Amino acid sequence: MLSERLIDSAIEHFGRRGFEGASTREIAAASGTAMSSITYHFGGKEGLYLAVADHVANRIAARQADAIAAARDEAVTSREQATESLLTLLDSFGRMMLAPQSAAWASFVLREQQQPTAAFERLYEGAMKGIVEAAISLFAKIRPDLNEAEMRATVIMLFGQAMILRSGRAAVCRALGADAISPAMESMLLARLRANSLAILSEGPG
Amino acid sequence: MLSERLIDSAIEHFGRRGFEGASTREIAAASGTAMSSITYHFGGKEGLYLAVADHVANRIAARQADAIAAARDEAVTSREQATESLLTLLDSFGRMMLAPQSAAWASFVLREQQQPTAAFERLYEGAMKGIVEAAISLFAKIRPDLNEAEMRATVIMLFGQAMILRSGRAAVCRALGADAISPAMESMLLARLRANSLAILSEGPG
DNA sequence: GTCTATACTACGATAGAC
DNA sequence: GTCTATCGTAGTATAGAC
Repeated sequence: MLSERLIDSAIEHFGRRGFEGASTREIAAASGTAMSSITYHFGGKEGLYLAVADHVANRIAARQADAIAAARDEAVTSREQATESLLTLLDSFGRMMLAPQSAAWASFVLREQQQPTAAFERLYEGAMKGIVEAAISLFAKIRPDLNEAEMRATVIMLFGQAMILRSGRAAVCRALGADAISPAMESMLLARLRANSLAILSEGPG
Repeated sequence: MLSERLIDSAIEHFGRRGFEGASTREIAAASGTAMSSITYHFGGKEGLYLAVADHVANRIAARQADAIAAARDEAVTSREQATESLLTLLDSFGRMMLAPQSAAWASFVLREQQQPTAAFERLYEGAMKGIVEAAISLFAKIRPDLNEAEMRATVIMLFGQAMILRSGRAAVCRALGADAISPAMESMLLARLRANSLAILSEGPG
C-alpha cells in the first residue's frame, strides 16, 4: 500500500526533523510518489502526522500485547506471581527500548511528550495507557504499603530505568564507553534492569 | 547583551521545532532584532545552534556543581557517606528535571540524544560527563560486588528514574492523573526517587 | 489514484546603508 | 553593530490532466 509506505517514511522524517522541519516532498519522494499523494490520502501534512501517531501506537501496543495479557491474567494473585509478571513487563519494555526499530519512532514520541499535540492523545490512549495501568495493577499487589500516588510514581520510575536506554541513548553509549550497544551489553542491561526493579519491589512488608 | 537574548530565544525555538524547523527570522524577532544579527554574532544558523549547546551545558553544569563537588570530596570514604552523597546527587538531578526551567532546554538535549550532532559533544563534555563520572565513583564505593560495566549500567538506570520526569512528562502527568506536577507531588516524587535508589544501593554485600 | 504544473509563502544568506 | 532590501531556494497547497 502506498499509504503505508508514506507512513513509514513519515515516521522517519517527522522523528528526525520534527513536524515543521520535515518536508512532504521528501517524504513522498522516499515513498516513490508525488507530494500530492499525501493530500489525497491524508488530507495534508497534519493528517499524515496524526496517521503516524496511530501507527506508532499500534506498533507499541502490538509489541507489548503479550506481556500485558500475562499481567492481566486473573490467575496472578500472589505477590510472587505479580512480581514475576511485572518484571516480565519491564523486560519486554526494556527490549523494545533497546531494539533498533524503536529508534525510528522514539523521536516522534519524545517530541510529543515535551510539546503534546492531538497526536499525544492517540499515543497515550492507544499504547501507553495499557502498559501503565497493567503495571499499576500488578504493583498494587506487590507494594500495598504505598498509597495510590506513590504506587504510580514508583511504577513511572521503574519504567524510567528502561526508557533512558532510548531517550538518553547517546549519553548511555558514552557512559558505557561504547559506540553502540552490543548483544552482550543488552543482556547485561536487561539483567541490571531486573535486579534493580526486584530490589525496589522487594521493599515494604516482606 | 543581544547575543544572550538571541541564545535564550534560540533554546526555545530549536527545542520546539528542531534545527531545520526553527526560523532564524522568528528567533531574531523574539529577541527584538533583525535576522542578520545572527549572521553577525554567530556566523549563521549553525553557529547559533552550537552556541546554544554550550550555553545549555553551562547551565546544567552550574546547577549540579554543588552536588558534584560534594561527591568528589575526598572525605567520602565510607559506604554510608557515599550512599548519602549519591542520593543527594540524584535528588539534585531530579529537582532539575522537575524545574520548569529545564523544559526549555530538555527538547534540545533529547533531540541530540537521538540524533547526535557536533552539539552533543559539547553537551556531554560540558555537563553530562561530570555528573556521570561523579556518580560512578560514588557507586563504586557502595556496590563493589558489581563489575565496571554493571556499575555504569546501574548508575544510568538510577538517573533514568529521574530523567523520565522530564523526558516522559506528558505521560507522567497522565499516569498521575494530573494536568501538572504540584509542589506536593514534587516532594512525593523526590521521596520515591530516594527510596527506590536506596533500595538499589542497599543490595549486594551488606 | 497518481501525476505535472503552478501559486504563494517563508526560508537562510548576503550586500550595503547608516 | 544593527538595520533594510534582495536573491535564490524550498516549503505546502491546489488545480487539472490522465
